[in-house]
Amino acid sequence: MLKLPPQATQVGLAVDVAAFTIHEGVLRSLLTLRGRVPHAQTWALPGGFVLVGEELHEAALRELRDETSIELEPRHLEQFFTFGAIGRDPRGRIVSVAHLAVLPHGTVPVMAGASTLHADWFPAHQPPPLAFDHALILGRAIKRLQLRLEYANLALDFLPETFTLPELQNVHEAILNRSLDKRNFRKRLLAQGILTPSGERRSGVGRPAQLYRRARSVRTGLL
Amino acid sequence: MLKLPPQATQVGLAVDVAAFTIHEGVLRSLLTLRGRVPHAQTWALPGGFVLVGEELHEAALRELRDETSIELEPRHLEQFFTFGAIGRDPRGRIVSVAHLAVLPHGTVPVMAGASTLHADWFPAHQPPPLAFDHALILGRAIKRLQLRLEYANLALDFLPETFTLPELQNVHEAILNRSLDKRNFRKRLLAQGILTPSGERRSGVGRPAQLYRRARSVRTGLL
DNA sequence: GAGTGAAGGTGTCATGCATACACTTATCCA
DNA sequence: TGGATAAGTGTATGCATGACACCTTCACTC
Repeated sequence: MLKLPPQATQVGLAVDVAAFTIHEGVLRSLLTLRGRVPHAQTWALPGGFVLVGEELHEAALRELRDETSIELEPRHLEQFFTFGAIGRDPRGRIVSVAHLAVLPHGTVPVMAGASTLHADWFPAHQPPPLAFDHALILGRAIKRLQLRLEYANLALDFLPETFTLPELQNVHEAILNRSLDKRNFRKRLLAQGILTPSGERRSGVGRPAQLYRRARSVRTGLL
Repeated sequence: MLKLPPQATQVGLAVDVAAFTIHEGVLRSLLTLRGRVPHAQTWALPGGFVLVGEELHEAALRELRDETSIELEPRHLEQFFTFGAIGRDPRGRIVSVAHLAVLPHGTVPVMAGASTLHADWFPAHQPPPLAFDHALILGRAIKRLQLRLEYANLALDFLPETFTLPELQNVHEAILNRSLDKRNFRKRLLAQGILTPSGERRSGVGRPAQLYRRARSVRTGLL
């Protein structure tokens, strides 16, 4: 057991995960419908208590797995803020270390876990009412995501291995929640030298698009 | 008491403060010499346990006050990362919410508090050996400080109400740990429109310098 | 096989911002 | 009055950004 000064706070330590993906062109956030009090029947970010002997990021990955059956690679996870206000949880002093997660393409299907009734994706910019202070957490997560977009190659993490430039632009637009100029976007991204044409093209409706993949040297993930 | 799932971790909740000032042209970090085990006789960041019913930022301000007799305004404090690795504290699972603090001009004198033997300023880029994982915390704090410099008017918080442009440049150089071009610096800062000449000048050795103050509308502090 | 619909792809100009770079001016003091 | 010291000043260049409109390629259908 811990030997601490008598007036020191013993707190419950939790993690929450704001996990994002892009689906049908809109930024979506992963939410679970709580099955237990407090806030039963309310949507919330995946999360829960850190177990004894468990690192913070491990707890975040485990909760994501248990509550939504999503297996995330550690490099797509980043701690971004700790919420510890006194009244934030009716059960007592619970501090939550909030994490940002980026879900690469293909991780969309989710299932509910033991303690949750459902898990599903919601438009991140217009979420339903959320439990605890999770609306605040989600808002901050989106801001952080937008910041990261600027100086990381974050958008690539949302896409499969090969992708077209319009698809990449859609990712940026979904995260920033505004539209971008096609020509300027292409100019900027191609100038960064992080994309290499794969030579292939993708056909659909309209003119086929050139496929790209990330260049050799491009670091990926949130860290 | 907390009613939590049985396997949930009860942890000690602490705060640490990486507090910076500029003195003699170098960025300095505030350290305390620990009087108690663990790590007695070792320098460490000011910090300690959060008390029952105390908010995180209040705890940070209190520890700073108790250990170094420095009274800091809340807006000069910003939470920046939470350190919770399992082995970081030999007493058990202790999670520390680290804060960044900017000490405005004139706050330099410090005294030791009850649980500390000394408190003093050390060059932030070359600190002495530190207790716990505080070297890691300090390093991350400096990086955050440098990031903030870019898009906040953070440097003004290190200076008194009126100051000269060379003084402001010194603050930037101390934080970035490199020298800057005088003409470009002046151009950039004056173009931002955040400075207004006070009309006065300051004499010393060499040509007297124009004194400036922050413009009316300039938001200050870390938030 | 010609026409239409749908999406991909392309170039230029203006503006602002960062960078590199060297000499003059004001004051103090011996 | 001359020397030491620090403040102050301007220009040219390259680069990134933002605004803006038309052409190309393919699939499908008639």
